[in-house]
Amino acid sequence: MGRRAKYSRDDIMAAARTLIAADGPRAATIAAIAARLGAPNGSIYHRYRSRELLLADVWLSTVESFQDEVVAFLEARLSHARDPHAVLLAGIETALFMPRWVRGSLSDARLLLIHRREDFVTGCWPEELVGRAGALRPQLGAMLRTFSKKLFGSATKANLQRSRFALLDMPFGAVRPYVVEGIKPPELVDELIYESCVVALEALELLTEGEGGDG
Amino acid sequence: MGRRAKYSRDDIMAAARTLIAADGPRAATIAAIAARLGAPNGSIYHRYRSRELLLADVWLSTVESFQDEVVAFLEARLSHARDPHAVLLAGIETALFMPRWVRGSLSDARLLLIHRREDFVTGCWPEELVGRAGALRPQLGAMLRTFSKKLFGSATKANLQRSRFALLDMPFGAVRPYVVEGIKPPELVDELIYESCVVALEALELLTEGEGGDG
DNA sequence: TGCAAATTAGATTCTAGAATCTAGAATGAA
DNA sequence: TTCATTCTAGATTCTAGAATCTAATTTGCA
Repeated sequence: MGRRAKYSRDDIMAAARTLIAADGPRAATIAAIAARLGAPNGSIYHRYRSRELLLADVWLSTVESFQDEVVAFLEARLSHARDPHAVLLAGIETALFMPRWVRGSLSDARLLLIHRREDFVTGCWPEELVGRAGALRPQLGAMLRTFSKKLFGSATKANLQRSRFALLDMPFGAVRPYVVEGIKPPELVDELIYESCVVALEALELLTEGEGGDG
Repeated sequence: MGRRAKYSRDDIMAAARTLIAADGPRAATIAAIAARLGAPNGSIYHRYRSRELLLADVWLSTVESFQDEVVAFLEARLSHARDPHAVLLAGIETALFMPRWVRGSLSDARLLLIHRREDFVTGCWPEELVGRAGALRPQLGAMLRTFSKKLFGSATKANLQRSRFALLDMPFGAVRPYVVEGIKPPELVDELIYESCVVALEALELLTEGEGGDG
C-alpha cells in the first residue's frame, strides 16, 4: 500500500551494531545511526519507538543468537554421548566454542563480551521485551543442569559451579583480552581452555585412562 | 589562610566510588555526587576541573592500587623462591590473589572488573594523567616477563600467554559472575583457579613429584 | 578590627542528544 | 487519476546534566 521502505529495522540494527562494536553503546546515538545510514533521524523513530528499545533489541538478539548456538551445540553432542568420556568431550567442545565463535564474529563478540546489559538497557526491560529477556537465564541454567547430571550424576551446587567455570566463565576470561584488543585469540588459547576444562571437570583420569591425553 | 575545606578531594572520590559501584559510572553525575555529599554542585568543580578528570582519577587510583598490590605480592614471593616448585607456588598464590581481593573489596572489584576504562575516560587521557595511565601496562608486562623467565627459563610469546591466562585472565573469568551479582565468590572458585593455574603453567609433574598434590 | 585567601552556595548558562511535529514524497488499490 | 497509507525528511522542542558565574561565608594574619 504505502511507500516502499528505504531504511528497514535490519538496516538500523546493523548500523547500530557497527557503531557499538567500534566505540561502545554510548556511540550509538540516534544522530550517529542516522548519519551512518544517510538517513534523517526522524526515520529511526519510524521503526523504533525509542533509542532504549533499539539498543535493547540489538543486545537481546545478539545474546539470543549466541546462547541458542551454544545450547544447541552442547545438546547435539550430549544426545549422542553414551559413556562419561563422550560427555566430557561434549563439554570440552562446548568450552572451545567460545574462542571459535569469537574468531568468527569478532564484532558481535565485542558487543557481547566487553559490555553488559546495563550499558544497553538502564534499569528495567521495556514491557515488550521482558519475555525474551527473562528466557535467557533459565535457558543457560537448564543447559548447565543437564550437563552436570550427565557428567557427575547429579546437579549439586558445586557441580553446577564447576560446569559454569569450565564451559563459560573460564573460556570467557581466556578470550577477553583479545576481544578488547579487537584481535582473534591465538590457538594457544584453545589449548589452555582445553586443559583447564579437563581439570575443572575433575576428569583427568577419565582422559588418561581412555587414551594418551593431549590437546 | 582561607576557609577550612568542607568537601575534600577524598570525600568527592568516595562519593563517586559508591555511586559507581552501585550503578556504574553513568550514575556518577555531578549532581548525584553533590547530593550524596549534601554539597552544592559548584563545590565539586572547586576540586576537580571537570567530571572527566574526576572519573579518570577514580578509575586510575583503583587500578593502580590493585596492580601495585598484585605486583608487590608476586615479587615478594619470587624473591624467596629458589627452586621451580617455589616459583610455581608463587604463581598460584598470585592467581588466588584475585578471588581474595574481590572478597575483601567487593565494591572496588565491581568498579574495576565490570567496567572498562572507556566507561570512565572517553577517548584520550587528560593531559595531567597520561603519565600515570601509561605506566599501567608496562608494569603488568614486566611482572609477567619476570615470572615467565623464572618459571620457564624464558619469556617467549607463548610463555607470556600462559602466564597471563593463569595469573590474570582465568581468575578474572572465574570471579566475574559473582562480582556482577555483587556477592563474594565461593571457596570452590579458589580450588578451580588453583587447578587451572597448575595445568596452564604446565606444572602438573612439578607438583605430583614434589608432594601428593591437592587444592 | 580589617583584609585577603580559600571555600561554600546555588542560580544560571550552555550543550548534546532524545523525541516530536509538520510537510511532503512514493506506492498500490479502486 | 485519485486517495489512503506508509514512509522520508529535517527543523524544532525538550530535557538532563556539565560547566560557569556571582555572591556570601569562613578563617588566618597583621
